[in-house]
Amino acid sequence: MHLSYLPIITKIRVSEQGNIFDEFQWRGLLFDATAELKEVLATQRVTAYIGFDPTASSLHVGSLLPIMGLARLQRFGHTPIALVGGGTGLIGDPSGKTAERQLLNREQVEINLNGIRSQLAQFLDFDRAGNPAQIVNNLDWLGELHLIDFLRDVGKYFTVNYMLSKESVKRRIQSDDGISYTEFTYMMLQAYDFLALYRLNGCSLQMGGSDQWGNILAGTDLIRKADAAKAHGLVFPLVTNSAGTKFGKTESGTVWLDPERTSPYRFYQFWMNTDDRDVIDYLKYFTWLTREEIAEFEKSVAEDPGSRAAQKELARLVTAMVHGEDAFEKALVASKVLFGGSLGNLSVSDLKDIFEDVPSTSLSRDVFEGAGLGVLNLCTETGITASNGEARRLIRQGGLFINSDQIEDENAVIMPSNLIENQLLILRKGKKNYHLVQVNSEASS
RNA sequence: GGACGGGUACCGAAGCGGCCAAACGGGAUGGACUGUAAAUCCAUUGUCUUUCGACUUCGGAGGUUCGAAUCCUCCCCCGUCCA
Repeated sequence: MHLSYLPIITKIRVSEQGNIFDEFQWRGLLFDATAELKEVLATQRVTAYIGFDPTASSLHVGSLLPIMGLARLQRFGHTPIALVGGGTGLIGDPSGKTAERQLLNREQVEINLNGIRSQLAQFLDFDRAGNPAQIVNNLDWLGELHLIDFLRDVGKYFTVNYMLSKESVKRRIQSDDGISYTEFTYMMLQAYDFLALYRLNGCSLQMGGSDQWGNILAGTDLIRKADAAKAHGLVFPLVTNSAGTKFGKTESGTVWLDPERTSPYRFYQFWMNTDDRDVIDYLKYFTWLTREEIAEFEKSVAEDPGSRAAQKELARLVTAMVHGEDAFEKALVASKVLFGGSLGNLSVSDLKDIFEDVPSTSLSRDVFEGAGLGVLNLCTETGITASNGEARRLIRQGGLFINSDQIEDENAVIMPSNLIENQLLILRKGKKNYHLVQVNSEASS
């Protein structure tokens, strides 16, 4: 997808010194780990994997933490494997879910898989001498697994008692919706993945989000029982924010890594809006900044929070890492213009450029001819509000701006003469939500 | 298959013949204050029109009634226990 941007990621620091375990620890990435892991990581080069389920065609910012985990591991000389769950994705992981999930069909999983695979590829180095990264698909082994073999070779190592004691299962059993046999089995499949990778690649460490702890231990247990070998697990904390809402969600939904789904501008804005209380943690989690550099920002947040230096740096680094330096520059310029004051003396081409990533709608010029287009219609037409009633409310409360003029009359009409150079309208809802309307001479929306 | 409990707006959850477009909480949106932050406060939160009003909603389909989210019948779905 953005393979051309790879250099940005790698040029920052090519190789790291020291122990990845300590690195994880100071960054606050170590939520839990199996007992001997610290020792093992200090003395051996290991192969480790993280699984990514193809529940959507793109990863989102929440996945960034584990992805960076793999990348960090690689820089410390260990071998990362990103596993995409072509097989497990067909089943559905009950971990962290309070209700049974809708099964995805095979075509969708396939589509999702391809999207995710290319995103993962951005972050890993497949040519690194000594410890090149790999991406594998568990459908390769799960797809061929026969039920009888599975029950004999894998199922025999799991007591139902053991499975019932797992948090993910326990919670669902206590809930009103229960858990299907299908999802109940998920844990065994993931455990089998670990075993398969252990056998195929000598992979002895699985990492993941803290909700994966139970599944990961199921894997290390299976490896111990089936192959009498020692495997390890490490889980990252759940990324939280101090406002108590779910990390990675904004008013406009999930923040995806796919620029088609979440524009670089919005992506940049997401990080820019990080709470003061979270920003230092996020710098540790999501950037390659060193301990010393982060300490500087910590000081800055304490002494001069208004400048938001830490947020700016976080947004800059993460946006550039995911979308590339150019996309970051554009997002920055757009943000400066939008939050900097007047749009006054910018040309249409400037505006179009700035607004490239801002949500936009195309309307035909015809709708403005004659009596003009009512602002209420304009709002619903562009999707800035869901209904005329909502548009009315917005105007009444003084939250609608067109071309930086506040609209006070809900019956106001937009005439062709209101268009900027005959082709643009800039809508703003509240303080932060911009929407561009491009007016075409012929094509209707 | 049997017994019981349950399915209400974005979510949770009241309502159990009219005073119900449906309490309350959360979330969300707008505003004030700020730093594009947090906290706090105010407003809004079915659709259309906004002044009255009209229309569509309480798992689905019918029915009783002047009138139903509330009563009846059948059906679908979920849970718990029993087989």
